[in-house]
Amino acid sequence: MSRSRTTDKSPIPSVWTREQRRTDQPALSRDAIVREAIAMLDAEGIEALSMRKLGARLNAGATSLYRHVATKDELMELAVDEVAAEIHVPPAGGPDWRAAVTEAAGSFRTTALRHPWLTLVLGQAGLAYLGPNYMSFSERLAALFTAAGFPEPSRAIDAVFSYVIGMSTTEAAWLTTVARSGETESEFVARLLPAAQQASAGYDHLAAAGPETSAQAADPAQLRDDKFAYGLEVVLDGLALRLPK
Amino acid sequence: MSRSRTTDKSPIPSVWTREQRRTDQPALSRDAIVREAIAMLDAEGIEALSMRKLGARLNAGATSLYRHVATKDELMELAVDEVAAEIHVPPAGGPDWRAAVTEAAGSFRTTALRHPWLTLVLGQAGLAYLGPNYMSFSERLAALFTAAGFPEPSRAIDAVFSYVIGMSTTEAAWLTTVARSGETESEFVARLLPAAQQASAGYDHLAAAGPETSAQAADPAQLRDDKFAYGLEVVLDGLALRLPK
DNA sequence: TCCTCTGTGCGTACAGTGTTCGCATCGAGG
DNA sequence: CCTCGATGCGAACACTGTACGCACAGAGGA
Repeated sequence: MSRSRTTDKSPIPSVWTREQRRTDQPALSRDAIVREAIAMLDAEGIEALSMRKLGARLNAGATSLYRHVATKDELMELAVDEVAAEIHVPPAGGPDWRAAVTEAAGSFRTTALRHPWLTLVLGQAGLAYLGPNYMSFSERLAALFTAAGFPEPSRAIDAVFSYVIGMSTTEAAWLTTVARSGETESEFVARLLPAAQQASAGYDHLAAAGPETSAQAADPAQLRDDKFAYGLEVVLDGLALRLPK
Repeated sequence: MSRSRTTDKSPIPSVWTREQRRTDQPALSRDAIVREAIAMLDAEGIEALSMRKLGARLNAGATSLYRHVATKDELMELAVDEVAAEIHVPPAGGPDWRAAVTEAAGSFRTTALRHPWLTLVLGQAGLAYLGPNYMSFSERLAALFTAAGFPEPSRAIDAVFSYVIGMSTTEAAWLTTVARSGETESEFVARLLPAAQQASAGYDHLAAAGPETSAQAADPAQLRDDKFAYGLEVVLDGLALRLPK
């Protein structure tokens, strides 16, 4: 479709027949590239993103992107930091630190589930290089936990957010699997139920402990919300014991 | 090296000059393939594993592997399950459930750090398909938590192991970065320290809360052990509150 | 008006990937 | 001895990320 402009096979190359540079179309820029990459990642998953496809969506050649981004890995880091801006952390010093931390944890989770590739990249890059948005996220967390009175705020943060990251990673992977099936979560669960029960047939405690009853399978998203909230309360209870009083 | 046998350029192809099938060498089998894949993953990291390289290490062509393994993804699932057998879970019903859970959690962590690609694959596949070793790991956990007296063992397990997975993922990513640098962890930390301090310059609480002091950088592995143990105690304290008494 | 310089787009090419297909060969069973 | 199913594998396909060098646009100076 419509190669951009110059090297066209038009019979008489002329300044007049030549298309203008499309200044109305958002120019190829680092920001535009990152934005479009995020859109692609959200819509089609992490393994569907290739430099060629991304270039095509921006009406550009694949290699043009390298003028604005050193490498695909760097692009992924930029995408992660862009998305980190969506995480909301309440201001420090409020009256209820538990509510504030719950809000921050929940915001991280919903962001991670909105962009299921996030946790994958985090697990790969390991926060080696920190973008400004991620830094300020960490800073606001540190402020929050310090104001709450924790003597070792970084340890408390690590405890809470290791839990949050672990749960979000598992949930994101699950949602990705569901999305690939093309069904809704409820449909997928319903179809999976017999197989799951059969798989845990020989395992007494698994079968007894598992929440795989068709009654509870009605609203899987609610179930996940509850599970997340439960574990978070556990961690916060444990932390509260360490708050000097 | 030494292509296996038949289509050789030896002058006179003959049954006698032809190499015997190396029956002493472990034949190409599903188990041998999985074992060698794990060795490669451990030694060179997840992105260094390709079917061609793996075939070469087994003195086989790349496509031969597909006789024993449907796809590379399936091979990764097999590798994950193989490694899951290394996780130790104490028998249920012991006198000290906290010690038992601590043991299981620590065993998961050391396994994840011994095979830093584990958490990556877990985050990708999302435990969609469960191998026998992973199943029996889950079963033993369920037995442990049920015997400990938790009314909702699966929720307790999720709480603890979300934390364990989250922390292990972060640590594994960090260790991978360190390994790529070719330095020891201490050297890497020492070299990174000024950059880290400069990065958190404008962030008051981060700078105050960060453990980036050269004194503590002496033994980073010990620091990580402590951090993991601290968070685990937090979670277990929170869980203990929920134990009917 | 021309001439240079810098920044940008991109066609081509390279080395590598996972996987399919069909052929060659093997060991075992009738 | 002959057949048959299982196994190994070379060639090929459709991709991938990225290096390189050319073509061109616009800006600034002469």
